[in-house]
Amino acid sequence: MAATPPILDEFDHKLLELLQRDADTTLSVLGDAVGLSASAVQRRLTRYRKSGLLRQVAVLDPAQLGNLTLAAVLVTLERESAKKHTAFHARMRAAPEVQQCYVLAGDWDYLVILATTSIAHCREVAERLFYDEGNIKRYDTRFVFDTVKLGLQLPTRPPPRRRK
Amino acid sequence: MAATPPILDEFDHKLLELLQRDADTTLSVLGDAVGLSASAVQRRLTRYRKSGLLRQVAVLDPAQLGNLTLAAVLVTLERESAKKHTAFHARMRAAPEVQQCYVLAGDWDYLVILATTSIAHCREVAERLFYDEGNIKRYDTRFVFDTVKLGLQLPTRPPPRRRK
DNA sequence: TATGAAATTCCCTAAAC
DNA sequence: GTTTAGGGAATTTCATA
Repeated sequence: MAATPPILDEFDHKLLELLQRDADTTLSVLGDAVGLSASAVQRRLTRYRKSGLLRQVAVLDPAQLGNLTLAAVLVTLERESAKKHTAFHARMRAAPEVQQCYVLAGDWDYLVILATTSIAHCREVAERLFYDEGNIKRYDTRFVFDTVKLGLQLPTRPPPRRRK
Repeated sequence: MAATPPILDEFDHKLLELLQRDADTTLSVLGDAVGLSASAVQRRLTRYRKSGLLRQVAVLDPAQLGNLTLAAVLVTLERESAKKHTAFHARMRAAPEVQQCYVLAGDWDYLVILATTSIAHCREVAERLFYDEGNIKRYDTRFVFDTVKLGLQLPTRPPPRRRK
């Protein structure tokens, strides 16, 4: 069961926006920014973390890592039971080379972002994940030449109305 | 100019792997995990941060946010000068709805991940980013039904050899 | 129930070695 | 690289609206 959808107030929206940009900000700085005491901010962060809404991760700069091969892979499964999809999901989540995996609308079932250390490594992983398993109908690998922007920032509320 | 590529030792690889999974780990816990004192770990983290290799961000769970519309957009520009691409890059980096933007090999120039609050919002953003500008040849929007896996974990070294 | 301020604990940071 | 010492931040307690 999914946790009950949290109701976010104005403080939450602002805090989550700031944290998504820099998770190192101190509680007192966050408090000053949103107009709350450090204690109040701390309690909210604890709540986010306990509910699983928020986690903190380190993001590396791909440009500073040698031997990095990124690829976007489009995947379509054979028409099968939902069981097969569940197994596919588990496989994606378990593979360390799978950065992201999305269920898509349209003629491709999945978009998978792979992070590997070489083209050979990428091929090996793709064959293991998308070929050896019998229920994949087709997959298409698009190599990434360059990363223009990298983040996971999500909007927590509708954008402000813009004048026409 | 890019910074000179850092040479990473075994400690660095382990630390970066741990931090990409949980950036909240304390210095002493990290030290215990890799066999180093907390101070030594602290100096390394400072080095990563100063070089721009590492930054810390909060990641939100998309499943817990109402009104979230994710989309993968494939984009191809008109055959134009590199200038146009530079302008496109700047536009992608400046737009808060653009989560990620990759330069692709193949028949599509770019893959753009959009995070918006509704289909209407997504359409508005896509038209602003990919339609109003004259140098876009075509773009194809694939809506995301579900997020199976979400992260930005990168490998910092080749994988261990696996037995056949 | 959530707040802000004070007290405590713990961690980060910068020394010295 | 380690150990040490000091300041600062995170966390808890408590009184309050």
